[in-house]
Amino acid sequence: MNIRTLCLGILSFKEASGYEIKKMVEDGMFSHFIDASYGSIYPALTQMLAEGMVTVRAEEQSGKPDKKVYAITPKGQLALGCAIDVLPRPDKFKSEFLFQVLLMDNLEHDRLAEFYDVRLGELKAELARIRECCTAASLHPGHKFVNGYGQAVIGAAVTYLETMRDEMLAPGSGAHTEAAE
Amino acid sequence: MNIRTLCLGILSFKEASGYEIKKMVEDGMFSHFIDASYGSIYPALTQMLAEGMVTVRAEEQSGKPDKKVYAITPKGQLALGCAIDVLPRPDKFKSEFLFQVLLMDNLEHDRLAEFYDVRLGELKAELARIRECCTAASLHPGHKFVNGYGQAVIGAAVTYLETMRDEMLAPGSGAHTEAAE
DNA sequence: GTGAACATGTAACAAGTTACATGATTGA
DNA sequence: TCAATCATGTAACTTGTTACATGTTCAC
Repeated sequence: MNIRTLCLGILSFKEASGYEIKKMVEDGMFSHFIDASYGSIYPALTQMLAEGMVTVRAEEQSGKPDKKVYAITPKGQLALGCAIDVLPRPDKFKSEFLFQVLLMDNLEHDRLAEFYDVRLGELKAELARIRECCTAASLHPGHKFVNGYGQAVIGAAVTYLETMRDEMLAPGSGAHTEAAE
Repeated sequence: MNIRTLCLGILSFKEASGYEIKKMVEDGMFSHFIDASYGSIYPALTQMLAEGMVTVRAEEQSGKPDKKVYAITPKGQLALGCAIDVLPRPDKFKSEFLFQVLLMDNLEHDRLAEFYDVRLGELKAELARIRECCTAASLHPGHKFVNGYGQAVIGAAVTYLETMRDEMLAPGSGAHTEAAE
């Protein structure tokens, strides 16, 4: 799925500016399974405007620069429908953290502990954020499902990291501790 | 983390050919959190050979073309150590499936059901595969941890999809069923 | 005899990110 | 006054993927 489809999907819920789309992807409902930068959103919007997939409306704001609010058109709805109607590619998960844990023999114990706790903190923060989203996330079944999915999966990760913490970070479990034996 | 580091990391466990590295990334211990294609592995290996990070040994094979078995050098170990010693970037998860569920109003019920069950099947298969890995996965704490992480997270996803299946796929829960009311 | 698995490699291409450019307002 | 937030946009750059090129053996 490309950025164009992502923008159309978001606009199908609610008209928004490029800036707002980025914000939604960054800290909203979409944050835990989608990514997009300004450098991809703005060109996509401009392009789709030329193709009649979306319309713009300049919204004046005191002080701040004008906001360009985009809305999806029937043509855009159609394109969205087509893009959505194909079997999704398998989910993709990438983790440098897990790679580093795998290679823990090459890492000092304290360093591993640091990375471990940073990661655990990130996961907890992410869990807290999507839990908040949920409160606001209305009754829409799609929203509820996606939110619940995030909570289930990230919750499982947090639980796992917490239960394994002692075992993994106990002195004597990794390399660089040969002296202890 | 780039492909070079990935190759070094794998070679730090065991010497291997480019083809074998790909296989490990594809169906081994690494499969659920890393990706790499031949088009990135082979050039990385060639490059690192020129830089003295790895060595090669041509292994003759009856029939099949010679296998080029790479092994990590002390210089490569050092480079790996440095690459590993930086705070990992946050994990990244991408899901077209969740995006489609979010947009379920734009999708026919049967289509959603199809995607749902395909995804559930993929997750179950993945879970089964990493469970098998575990059996062989020795006692190395890093391996055990990563394998357990995968099982915890994917297991949670499977459980979630299974418990939500009826609710999500029941007729009358989505769009395109307005006629039923 | 046809396709899959083994095995290596390259070049064109896709897609999106980073960094830059600009500029006002607001809060610390 | 310095950083952050709001706001849009472009161009160079990274990174890796896809598709192609080549060739053998084994199983169905």
